[in-house]
Amino acid sequence: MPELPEVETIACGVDERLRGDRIIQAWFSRHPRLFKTPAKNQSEGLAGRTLLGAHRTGKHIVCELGSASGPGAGDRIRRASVPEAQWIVHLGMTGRLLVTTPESPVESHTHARLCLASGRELRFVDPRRFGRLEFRDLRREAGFSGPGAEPLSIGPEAFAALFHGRQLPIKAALLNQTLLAGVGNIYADESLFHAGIRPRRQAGRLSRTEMERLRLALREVLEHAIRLGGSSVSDYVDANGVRGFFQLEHCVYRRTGEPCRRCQTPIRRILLAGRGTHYCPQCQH
DNA sequence: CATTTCACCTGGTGGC
DNA sequence: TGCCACCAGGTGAAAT
Repeated sequence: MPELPEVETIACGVDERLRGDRIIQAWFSRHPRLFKTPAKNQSEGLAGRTLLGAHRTGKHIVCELGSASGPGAGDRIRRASVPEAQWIVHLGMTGRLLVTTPESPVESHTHARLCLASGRELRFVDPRRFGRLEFRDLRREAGFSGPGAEPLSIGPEAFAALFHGRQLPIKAALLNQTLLAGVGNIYADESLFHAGIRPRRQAGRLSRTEMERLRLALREVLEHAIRLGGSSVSDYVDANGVRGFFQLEHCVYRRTGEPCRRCQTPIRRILLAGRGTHYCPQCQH
């Protein structure tokens, strides 16, 4: 479900609402594939820790956690401000993070329930179970960082270098998380439309001008989508249960046969890299 | 190594 | 209403 703008919205929501709260205990479902760190280790690792903050890296939500010392520890305030662990959430295709209370009915496909000192509960719900949950003890392992570049901050040279010499279609390159982190199917199609580039063009054969058009289009599309709270294609909601509105601005994604917003030509759909791919045959070359 | 395909899952939609 | 085929915001392993 979620790409960079949706993940950014959710991570910010979690940060604003839960920063400073403490995890009393954590419960997890019994679907081992969901857990990059075994569920038992996650429960033990999370219990008692303060949530110092949450942010996004690529499509991952990273929760920074303080020490697990109990409320009686004398130096807990100083120590609590230094991250000692991380809880890393990837939402996969259908994952959601919800802030609720223990009393609110537990939906089916709920895989994590974090009971918080404030009396609230943070839940992870994921019907298709493509999501991943991971715990890192920073005293024993490095903090999370994906290999891909951040599309919002990458400069012209580095962006062009990503695609140099590559023969795969530009859309496949945009989706490759080890090149750029956070771009998914919606924003790949939308940014290629705004840059006027066909999705099947070979990545390494784009002109310098086209590369720069694409870099700027990608950044503008992502920033615009973040301002609108992301795209709600089916049931996506942020941590407050609020839907995004960027789907109203989609120019090509899931608009097969509908008139292009710029030239009225019907939007075309093809299959590329196994994904539905949408473009305007008139505006994109 | 670079690139493509497919399995992993459940649920919604639309045709018959 | 039921059944079925097809589609879906993502990845990572296996095949080519």
